[in-house]
Amino acid sequence: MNLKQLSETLGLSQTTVSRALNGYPEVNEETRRRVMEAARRHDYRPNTRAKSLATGRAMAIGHVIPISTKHEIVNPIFADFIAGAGETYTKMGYDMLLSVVPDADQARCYREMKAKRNVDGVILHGPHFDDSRIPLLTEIGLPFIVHGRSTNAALPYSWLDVNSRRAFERATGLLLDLGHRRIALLNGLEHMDFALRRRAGYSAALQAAGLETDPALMRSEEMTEGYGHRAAMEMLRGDAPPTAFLTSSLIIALGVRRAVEELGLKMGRDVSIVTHDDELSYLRNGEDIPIYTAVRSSVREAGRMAAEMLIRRIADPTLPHLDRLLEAELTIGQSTGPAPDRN
Amino acid sequence: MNLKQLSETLGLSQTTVSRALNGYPEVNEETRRRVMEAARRHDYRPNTRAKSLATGRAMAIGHVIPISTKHEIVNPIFADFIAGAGETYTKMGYDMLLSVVPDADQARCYREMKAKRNVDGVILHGPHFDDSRIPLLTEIGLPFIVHGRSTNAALPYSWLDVNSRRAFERATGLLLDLGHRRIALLNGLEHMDFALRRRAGYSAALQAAGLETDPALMRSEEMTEGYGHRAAMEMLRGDAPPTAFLTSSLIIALGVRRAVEELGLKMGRDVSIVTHDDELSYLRNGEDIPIYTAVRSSVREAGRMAAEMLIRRIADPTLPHLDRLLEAELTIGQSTGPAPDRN
DNA sequence: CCCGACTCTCAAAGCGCTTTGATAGCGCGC
DNA sequence: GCGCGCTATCAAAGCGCTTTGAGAGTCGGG
Repeated sequence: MNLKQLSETLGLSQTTVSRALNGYPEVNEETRRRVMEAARRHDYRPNTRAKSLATGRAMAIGHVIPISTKHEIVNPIFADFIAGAGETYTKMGYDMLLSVVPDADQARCYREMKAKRNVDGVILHGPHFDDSRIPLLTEIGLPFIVHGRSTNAALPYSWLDVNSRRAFERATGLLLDLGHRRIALLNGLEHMDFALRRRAGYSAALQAAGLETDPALMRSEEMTEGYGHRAAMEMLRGDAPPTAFLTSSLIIALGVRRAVEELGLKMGRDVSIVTHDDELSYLRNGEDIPIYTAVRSSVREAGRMAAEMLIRRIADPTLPHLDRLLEAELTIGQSTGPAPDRN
Repeated sequence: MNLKQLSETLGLSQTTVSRALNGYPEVNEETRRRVMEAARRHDYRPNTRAKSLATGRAMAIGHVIPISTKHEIVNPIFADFIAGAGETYTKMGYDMLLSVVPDADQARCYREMKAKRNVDGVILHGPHFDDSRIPLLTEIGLPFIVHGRSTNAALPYSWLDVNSRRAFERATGLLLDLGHRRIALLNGLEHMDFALRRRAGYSAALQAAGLETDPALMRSEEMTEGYGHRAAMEMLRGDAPPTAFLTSSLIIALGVRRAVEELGLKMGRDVSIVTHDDELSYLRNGEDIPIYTAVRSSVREAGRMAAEMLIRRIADPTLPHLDRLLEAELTIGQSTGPAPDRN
């Protein structure tokens, strides 16, 4: 059933039917009622392609998922972020377009999206310290919003981010208050902007306490369970082992815990762990009481909000840039305790 | 730059330019070269919307991600499956459209996709034993391929699945060979078809060994770490604890392991674990040597293959139904060992 | 009674592409 | 020299929608 057929059924012109359905005022209420009713009865939906060709709006948002050829990892937070964003899109009548592209082809992919006109805007994931995608998107004029920030960006842009620096400063502070002095940082890859901010927060807290950062206690890698395990093993077996770990993801913390237990130590007594927790739906930090002490922030919720901000920007591109800084919540779990006396 | 402008630049008609670009034979090779060259120079891409309006093909595949309002969980294998499928789509020039919808709205969502004509086909995720989406999609005439199977389906359909039954039969057999007699099954939700098949494999192996299944050793829940931990705790503390666990996902196995260690037991010695492993990129089963003994099957690869099958079906809908059964690979890790003597 | 204002509806153009059916130009054989 | 079969190109219709600009009808005020 298309518009033409529907209007013929009703004995009206396509114009009137279209107007009636799209809520234009110049249609008799009685007529509108009839049209709506008929549309419902025939389960009529306008052809998206035709509609967006006519209006010039694609009614779709793009997400580019880069596949790094090096480590072949799909960022596990995507699933939840996208679920959150998807909820907003569905509510607002937008579609979500996903492109999985090799890292190197990203620029081409964005240009193509613009030229093919199949999205009205994009969400930029995982920004780096100095992210070339920001000037690129600005240049080609595709509305976008960054999930995260890019410290070194020359141009203004819209973003939504968690206050990573503050979160890690507080987390480190908590461990210091518990008497820990040797605190290890198992960070994500430090070309990622969020990782740099986390490290900055960690360093700031140590410095405020009059402590030096120790390179032997700082790592930066792809966030996997194996990384957490390996790093913790090495550090705990070293001469001056840490008494606490600060990890950039729950998955890393899982690995640290495994190492701790393999060494016959007890988490929360011999070794404390604080982790960043993105509240992924399938990887909960305990069910009622949190297992790990964590700085938490819901990625799903971030997805919802980022999508809303983007749609607002698309609706009115002349709007000044939007930004939103979320604070992470610190929850105490069973993985932290006072520093053991080792003299 | 659109087709009209491009053809004006070249002093040719839109027809000729279109034909040249789309590889039709009735164009002079010299002309085609000129056209191609100009298109490249001006970075011309046909407007997707216009193109698909004209051709009737959307050049996009839909994926519906149901959000169960009960448990709010996003299936963690989506990320990897979609990454795999996305690779194929990108290669074949298709877009991927994702819809996140509440469980109850799925039917409406599929009908809408059909009516709005913005996808050429869909991939059906997580089929149930008797899945109503199969007759629905068949009825509305939207090409689809199921990732998994639906045992009770009345109609023929195309699918790609792992031989779950065989995998779990072999896994159970391995544990039996190691001397285990009390083997627990921590399955996924058993309205899911794959979970039923896994249970069938488990039961068959026990039966073949002359053993009875024990309801006290069988659980079926949403696959989380907490579930694995809780179930293992309860069972191991019971009167007749199992000496081995068979789990439906690596995440569950993580929880079982945590329980094992909390009870002061050692995995692989006191308690054996075999798990199904979907080879998720961010949740690796060990890095060089596998930690868990597992039946493995790459979800990413399944995504790639399912996408290919779907595109083939879309290209020729008269084709007979396609199906593909993948065998899981059994890899021995450190989580299994001979049954302890408990007399 | 006429005119302007207002309401409701319509025909048609346009969005950017593909595809059909037509045409111009050319060499070849009879 | 004419017609035939090719090749290379074109104009125009059509995909299903929105939107512009115009027209038909109604009503009330002067």
